[in-house]
Amino acid sequence: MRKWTSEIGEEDVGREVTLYGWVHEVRDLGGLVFIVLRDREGFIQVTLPKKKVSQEVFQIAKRLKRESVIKVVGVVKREPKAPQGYEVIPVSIEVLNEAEVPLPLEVTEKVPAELDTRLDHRFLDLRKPRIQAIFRIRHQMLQSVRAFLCERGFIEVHTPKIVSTATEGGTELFPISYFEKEAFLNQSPQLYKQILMSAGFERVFEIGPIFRAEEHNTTRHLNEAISIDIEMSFTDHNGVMKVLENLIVRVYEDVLENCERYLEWLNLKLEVPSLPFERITYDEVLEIAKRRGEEIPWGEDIPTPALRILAEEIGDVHYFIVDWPTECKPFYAMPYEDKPEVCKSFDLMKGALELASGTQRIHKYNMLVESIRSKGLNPESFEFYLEAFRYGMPPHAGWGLGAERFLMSMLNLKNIREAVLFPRDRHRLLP
RNA sequence: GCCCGGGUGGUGUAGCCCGGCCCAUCAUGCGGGCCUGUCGAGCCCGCGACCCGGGUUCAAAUCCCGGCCCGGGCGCCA
Repeated sequence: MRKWTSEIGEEDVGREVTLYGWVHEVRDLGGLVFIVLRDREGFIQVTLPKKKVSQEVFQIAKRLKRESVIKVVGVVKREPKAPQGYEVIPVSIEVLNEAEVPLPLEVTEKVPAELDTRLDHRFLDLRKPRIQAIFRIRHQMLQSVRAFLCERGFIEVHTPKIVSTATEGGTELFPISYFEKEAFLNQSPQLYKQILMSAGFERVFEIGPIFRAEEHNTTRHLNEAISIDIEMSFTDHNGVMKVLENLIVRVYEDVLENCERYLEWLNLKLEVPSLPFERITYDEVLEIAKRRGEEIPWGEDIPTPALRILAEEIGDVHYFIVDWPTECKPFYAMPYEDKPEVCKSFDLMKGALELASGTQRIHKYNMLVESIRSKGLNPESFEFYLEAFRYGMPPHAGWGLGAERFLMSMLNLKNIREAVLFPRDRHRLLP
């Protein structure tokens, strides 16, 4: 019966097991050959003392090429000298598929490879346990997000990724041809999840791709990313901020509990952030920046250098920047009644990295039309969206959290591309 | 998009500033050999590279121009 390397234990001693995997390394000492077999769960040492295995198997072992796929049937032996405490003495070794040489990069990581080289040969790069761990934790992150939101009555939905026109304005869209019409890849589920509030779902979430045609070239931007979005009726920005901070904590807790091995592969110590996250107002951010010699005119977005200063002051922790100027947030952001130049909005930060942003939304039709106009956009092109506001739209709020940014910040990845299997950036369309 | 830095064997690098001593360094890898407890195995022998095009010069990996590609920073954003 097939076992994963991680499953080999005391109960297997003296028994025959079947292992499938890749030849990670071969160490040939002449009369003694060690094969390090790797599968998705880890490693096991396959040991061939010349006099204790058949000559046929011994010769196969000596000729193995790294990264070939093999099937090993053998007897488990308790062995303190073996790295895992157990080793397998093979009865047979079958080469299921021989790998070519030389390899485009080293899975053993004896020699580092540049990110670009790694991404060109991503399938090989992903064989490294350290890299594999990122995606095992990503899986846990998404599982936790789903569980957390479902427990709170959120309904998972999918909104269209092919859209007819301008969503929020601002960012560049990828144009595509949709039969005889012009269409675009959606930059965000924003408008649709709001329509679903009018549809009466009250709480929805979506985990799906977003597309941005920005020609940015940084370590924290992608042209295709996964966005974790929620929208919630009968609440305000404070309500959804609470959901967000609790969600973040939940993911950290679950990863800590269920991904111990992968955190080890990454050599990472994770600390669950404490609640509640600090709330800092936009005005306070400007003051801190000013004190450090970085003057930002009120009403402008906070530039990256100022965010770095902020991170130095506050630390590499989670915090919210709240109460942004209405002018630097999208048209759907709800202004404060008594101070309309400021809106009920927030960004969730970790250090200098923006993880999420959200707002209470404008739910009144006339106010929304006016807001769209004030941003220089044409309400007519939003008719499909605006109609939902005329026949009973509840007050609502929501946010969007970048899945890759979240993962990147949690695992301390230096480049967001590390958090994606096959990243799409300004220049990369393959693989 | 703007600014800066860079492209040397399969991989990662040294050399470039100050042209010749470079038919190019080191490691890993690959091929071969020795070796019964390796675990970054060790030892011996061998293999393999200056991004492309043009220019300067007696002489270019090295200097200049153009192109392509890559990295970082910024803007913008999640």
